[in-house]
Amino acid sequence: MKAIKRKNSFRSDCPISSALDLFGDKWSLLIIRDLVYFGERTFKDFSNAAEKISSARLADRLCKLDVLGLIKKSNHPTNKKVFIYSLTEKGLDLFPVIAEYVRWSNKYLNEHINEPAKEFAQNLENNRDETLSKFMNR
Amino acid sequence: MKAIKRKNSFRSDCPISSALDLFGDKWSLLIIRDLVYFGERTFKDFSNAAEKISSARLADRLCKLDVLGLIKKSNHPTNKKVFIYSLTEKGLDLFPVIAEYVRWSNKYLNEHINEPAKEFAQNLENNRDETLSKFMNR
DNA sequence: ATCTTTACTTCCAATACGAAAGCAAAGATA
DNA sequence: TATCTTTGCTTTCGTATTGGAAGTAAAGAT
Repeated sequence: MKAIKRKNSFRSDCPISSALDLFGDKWSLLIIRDLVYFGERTFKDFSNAAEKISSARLADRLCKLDVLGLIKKSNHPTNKKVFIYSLTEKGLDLFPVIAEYVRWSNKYLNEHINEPAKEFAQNLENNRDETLSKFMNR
Repeated sequence: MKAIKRKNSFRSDCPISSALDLFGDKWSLLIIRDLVYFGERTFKDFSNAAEKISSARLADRLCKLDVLGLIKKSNHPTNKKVFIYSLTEKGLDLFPVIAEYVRWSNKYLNEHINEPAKEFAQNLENNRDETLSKFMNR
């Protein structure tokens, strides 16, 4: 329930380093990714993602992202032991960052990445604005 | 001269996690940032950046980025003890990723970031394509 | 009444990191 | 030519972060 303490000072007033100071770890953007793609996720859903985050790390990251206001936690409508995580606007607005990672990886890591991602990258290449808004307006 | 070993397997075939597996640490993108902005940098130049990377970490990251083909190392024209680092096309092509971090931070971390970055974010907002190509075509 | 599932927490060994000091080679200075 | 300084690292070491396995409490299912 509590994220382990982080030194909460920014390394500088650079927007890139500050963003990395907040969610520049190996997991945060993948949690955002799942939420962009699926809309809502439970703790277990995240645990089942291909990258196999440990439950300790997942709990910690969900807490941090919640504190940062990038995601929000709500109750399941019928099951009291399940919680639903979803994106805030602030979190959803990281989607363009994610999209650029996809574009880059599609270009330089092509043989390592899955088909759906390649299709998405192609759509991005063809019509960036439309592809982005398709995900961001829903 | 040698980067400490990294497990060189990707966590999954997701383009985002793969990109993060390669340069998803706290420093790599900041090195790329400096190179996008200044074109060329020496070890000492990087050391002098506001974020104060330690020399051990810097040496390690420069090596990794070189191995990944994101940057290249060359000799100084007259001074034999100085090396010049610059971006490859593959590295420069991370600029759109960086630009999206800037856009996001400008929107949500506004009070923490410096003026030049705000101006850049404004330009991006007004005319993304032109602003990007201004940096990428030179 | 008992078994299972969910969302965590706890613990610990391995890894990564930051800060400081050290170092060799090249260049500058006297 | 001898010494001082600069540059680009490497080494060391204490601390922080991470991954993996196991444990737990509460809720739900059987």
